[in-house]
Amino acid sequence: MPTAGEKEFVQFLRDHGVRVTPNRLTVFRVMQSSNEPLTIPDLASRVEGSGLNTATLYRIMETLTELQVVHPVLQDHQNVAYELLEPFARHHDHLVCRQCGRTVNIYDCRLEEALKTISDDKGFHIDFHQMEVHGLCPDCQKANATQSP
Amino acid sequence: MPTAGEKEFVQFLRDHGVRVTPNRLTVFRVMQSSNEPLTIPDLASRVEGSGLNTATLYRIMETLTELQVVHPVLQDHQNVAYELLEPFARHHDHLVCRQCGRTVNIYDCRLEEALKTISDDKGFHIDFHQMEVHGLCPDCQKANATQSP
DNA sequence: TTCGCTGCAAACGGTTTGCACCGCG
DNA sequence: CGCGGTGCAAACCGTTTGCAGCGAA
Repeated sequence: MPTAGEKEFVQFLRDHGVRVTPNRLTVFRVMQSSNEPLTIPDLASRVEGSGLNTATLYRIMETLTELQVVHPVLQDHQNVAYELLEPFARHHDHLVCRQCGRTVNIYDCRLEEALKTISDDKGFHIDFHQMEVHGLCPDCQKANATQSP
Repeated sequence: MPTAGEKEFVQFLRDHGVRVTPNRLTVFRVMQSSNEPLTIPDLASRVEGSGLNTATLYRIMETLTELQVVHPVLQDHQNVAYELLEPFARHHDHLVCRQCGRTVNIYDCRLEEALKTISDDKGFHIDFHQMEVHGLCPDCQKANATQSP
């Protein structure tokens, strides 16, 4: 199933009684064109020239979070970054490397299956989940092996 | 397996060339006595009277994060809170009920197993993971079934 | 025409930093 | 003793807020 696009976003805003403005469309486009979470400074640098004010950016992200169009995630152990949620982006989990700090997305249904098995046993009804795996990525493992054998 | 205590913490610090100080022990005790993540203000209020300065608290949490004794998690979509990691606390995931709002800890090794399989495929070395499942707990499901059959 | 949205700039407060003193190893 | 750790207070800067003008519906 493809993810919802700008057209659906516009409709979504209208359905929720939120006005469709150029600024909100700009932010949505930037979010959708990125395949990694973006911080406020990230967003600010990518909308330069559009005249979008920082204060407005904060307000837009707050609105989109309340509407559950995006959700905040912790980046580099200290910065908050935003990521699109379903149906505007495909669900995935994160692998965060403790050394290079990069985040790799995992699209793996086996995790969902395991989760479903467990939740069935416990009688939980799952809406959605969010997972972050911390560790060492293949590249950094190689780098370490070369430097200190 | 029981979790490591203060004795192991002291040894851990020594092994990593980090000095054992009263402040660090105080923070560790507070963290271990809490069964939920604590923010800096949370910690500050719980160490009042010990003379522990806020700036020092920030520095201690930074150190403990680097040592992976604790890790930061996002709370209420905006505040950073800290949680003890293994072996100083038993690993668990969270189920947050959308109705009653309660958080239930999940201790289930099958999830770990699934995760290990996936990470092996990707060549990722896992340190730890953190998961938050949102859904409906058994109690609320029953309550709903009774109220609106 | 209305009222939500935005730009601007000042205010705010959580976090960081410099420095001298303390005390663990 | 040496140097890492700490308290203190000022500086910093990301974030919030008040307000007037704009523009989506």
